[in-house]
Amino acid sequence: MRLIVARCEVRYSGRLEALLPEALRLLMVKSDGSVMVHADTGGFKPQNWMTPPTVFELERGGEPVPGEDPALAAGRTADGQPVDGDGDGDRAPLTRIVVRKRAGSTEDRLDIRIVEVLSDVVHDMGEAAALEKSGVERELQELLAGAPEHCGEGFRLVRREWPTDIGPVDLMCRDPDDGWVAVEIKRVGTIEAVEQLTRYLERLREDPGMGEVRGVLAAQQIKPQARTLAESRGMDWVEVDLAVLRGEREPALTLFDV
Amino acid sequence: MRLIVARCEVRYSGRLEALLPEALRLLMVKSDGSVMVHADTGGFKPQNWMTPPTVFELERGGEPVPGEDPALAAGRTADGQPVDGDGDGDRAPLTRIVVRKRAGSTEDRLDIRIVEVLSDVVHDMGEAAALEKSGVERELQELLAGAPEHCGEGFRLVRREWPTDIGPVDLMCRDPDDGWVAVEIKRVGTIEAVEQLTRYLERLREDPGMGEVRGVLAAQQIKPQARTLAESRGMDWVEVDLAVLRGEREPALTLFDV
DNA sequence: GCCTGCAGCTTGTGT
DNA sequence: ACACAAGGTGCAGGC
Repeated sequence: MRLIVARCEVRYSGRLEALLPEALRLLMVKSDGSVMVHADTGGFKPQNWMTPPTVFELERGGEPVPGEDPALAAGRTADGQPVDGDGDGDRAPLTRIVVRKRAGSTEDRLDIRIVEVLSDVVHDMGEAAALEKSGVERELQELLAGAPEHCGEGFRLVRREWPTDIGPVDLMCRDPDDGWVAVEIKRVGTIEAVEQLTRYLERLREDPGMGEVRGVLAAQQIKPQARTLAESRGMDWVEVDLAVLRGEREPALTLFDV
Repeated sequence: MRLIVARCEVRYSGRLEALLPEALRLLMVKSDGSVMVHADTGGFKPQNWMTPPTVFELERGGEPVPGEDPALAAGRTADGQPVDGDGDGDRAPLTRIVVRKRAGSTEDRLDIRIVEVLSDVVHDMGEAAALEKSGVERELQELLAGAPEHCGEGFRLVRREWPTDIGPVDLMCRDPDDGWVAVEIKRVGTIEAVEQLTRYLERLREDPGMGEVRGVLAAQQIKPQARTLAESRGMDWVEVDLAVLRGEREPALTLFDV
């Protein structure tokens, strides 16, 4: 994420035309290409913004700088350090950022004319923060945390959101033999979910204190391709019934209830 | 504006319960008391937030710090400088920020548990200039009010925002035969817009003094399904060109200009 | 202050 | 890709 505090004028053209007169603002550029222009007041909403996918054009000292992409700067700059070229380095100061986006027949365009850069820093935040769960997935996790035996016979919960450096494992459990089990929870279990669980297991198995770790994919619905892939990688999978977890229905009945 | 980059876990409780697992995030605190928690993906929307008015509670080194208000820090810290207490100063590191807000009978609460502060700076941005924008439904309505013939041949405006007990009709006009016409204006005409116009017409036709009332949906863009539904209900629809309304382009040209 | 309707809504979910 | 529905909607304008 790149954070630029600058005196700037911003023009948006697309669905409508908008002009922000010159003032001090925060320009936030996320690594997914999002751009937000925030004032120090005005609450929740940015004064201007652009959602991905975006294309950037930069100018330094009034001259175009091809190839410099603010959204990718995080990978090329020391973490938390000022970006070279904020006016006190050997490069010309940043004078313009144009953010463009294809929007059907027309084009959305955010034109940021920068008068003065007060700060320009980049932070590499990793990917862990990106994983946020939908309402159903979250409820599933809560219910399964309270009844981990639905993920596997005799499972006991050790911790929800077990942290790893590539993101949190939904549930970390122990099986009846005290073996570790990583449980990945999804509303719909796809191949992508199996891949995710695979990455977690790789990571966890590198920890010598953990030794063998089993993997279980738990979801309301698991696609046939995901079942096959999980089995071929030695993982278990289980389809869970939300109504049963909520105690609204008897587990046995579901066998004949579909 | 205070910008804190920190490894943190965030809990929200209010309308719902939400947990953001421990990860690196940006905490943005505006001087109006707004708080936003951003990951470096996920576009426009913060992962968590609180709109003003808010009350803050801070902890440093696990101990409460009464009286320190992040939203007001901008007035008490040198511009662009790190806030004292980020771990390398003489104060204990920031370990927790609780943002509270009265919300009716219950309370909204954002609980940010901070594991590590990577950066903590304050910028005084002064007063931000207001946004100037045009092109929204408002402008469409103004332009069409000034040139109602774009809604239908020979239309004369009777009044904008014609009041009914289920809401105002955007434009009420008379056609060349002095028949009433209700015009609903949207930027994008969807089925929902047709439904809305339908409700207005139902209401207006109950008025014996009005008699027959035609309906016209006018929008910059009208979805195919909306066109079909409008036609099947005997309403007219018209796509209007903002450039033409503004007089920037010749109406006739648009017939061949698409 | 409450309420209503718009928003460059944004975002998810199903078709 | 597109239509639909919900949002911790946020936000402004009218009463």
